[in-house]
Amino acid sequence: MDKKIIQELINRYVSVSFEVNKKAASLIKCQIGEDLTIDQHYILGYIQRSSECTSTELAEAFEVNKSAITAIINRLVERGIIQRTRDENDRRVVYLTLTEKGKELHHKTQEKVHLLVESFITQFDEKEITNFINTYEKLALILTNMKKAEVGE
Amino acid sequence: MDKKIIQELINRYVSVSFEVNKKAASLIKCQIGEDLTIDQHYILGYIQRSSECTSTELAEAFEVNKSAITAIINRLVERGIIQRTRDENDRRVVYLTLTEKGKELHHKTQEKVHLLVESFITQFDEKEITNFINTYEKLALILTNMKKAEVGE
DNA sequence: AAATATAGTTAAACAGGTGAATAGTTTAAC
DNA sequence: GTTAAACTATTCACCTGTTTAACTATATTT
Repeated sequence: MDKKIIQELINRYVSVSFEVNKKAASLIKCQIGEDLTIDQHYILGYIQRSSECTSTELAEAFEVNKSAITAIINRLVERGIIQRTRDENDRRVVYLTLTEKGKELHHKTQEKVHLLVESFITQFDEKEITNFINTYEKLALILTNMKKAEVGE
Repeated sequence: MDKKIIQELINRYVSVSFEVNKKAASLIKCQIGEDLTIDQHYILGYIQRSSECTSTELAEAFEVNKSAITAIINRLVERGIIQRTRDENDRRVVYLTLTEKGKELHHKTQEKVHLLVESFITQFDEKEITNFINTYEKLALILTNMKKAEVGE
């Protein structure tokens, strides 16, 4: 690729990804801000999808230290949204699950986020948005490999 | 578009955007974390590109309250990275500029971010990444309009 | 049995965020 | 020309999320 073209693509990528992130976060917050923060929403989603979720697993998935997870979980436990259960075989590990209240709350916020994403995805034609998401997923893969390479060094 | 296809696209979009954001933020932090936070880096970039930058302008661009900007600016002023200058005609407004030290620091972090983005962008063929960024920019436009519509309501 | 590793928590410190109150400075209205 | 309204920026109290280091408790290795 031509150097100039690459430089231009980099600049465009940096500014557009910044802009989309800010705008999307702001719109999501408008929708669910009274119930959950964005991070809390994603944490609940992860716990619900995972069968036996632990702090360590969350810390790896969200790429933060375990103590950051502890803090988030504490707030959600205090609000009666998730619960901790010790593993009887290995008493070090603690499984995290959503309470009934937590499930209802997450279902509600999930739906709002879904509708929001739907409202902009449907403004593209199918081919374009499918190509976009395909490339986006390739990018995710590339970043994962870069991350691994960095840790492996 | 078929409803099922839409649902699938939404799910893929939500998870891939989450993943890319986390991974990218984590990689950028590895590169510049000792000098600046990611937000600080973006703030400096914005100030440098803008001719007469004010708190209000930053607050709008970053979609946060002005008091959040004041806090960030205070930390950067304390470190001698940016400086405040009052407008002589309208003494309410304060212009923000980078000090020499700030310019050097931002140049350094800017370069690192650039190299990082280059290292993954060049793994795509030109046509694919150009299409991707084009659609990404359309998305930014759509989100901006949604934001406006929401505020206008 | 002792050393090592693992899972999770705690505490102090910091960055970033909100919302309400405030200070100071225009601008508009009367 | 004074008063009221609007605007720019800041401060304060409080919240969320993050890191690092120290610590508790339990398993595993040697």
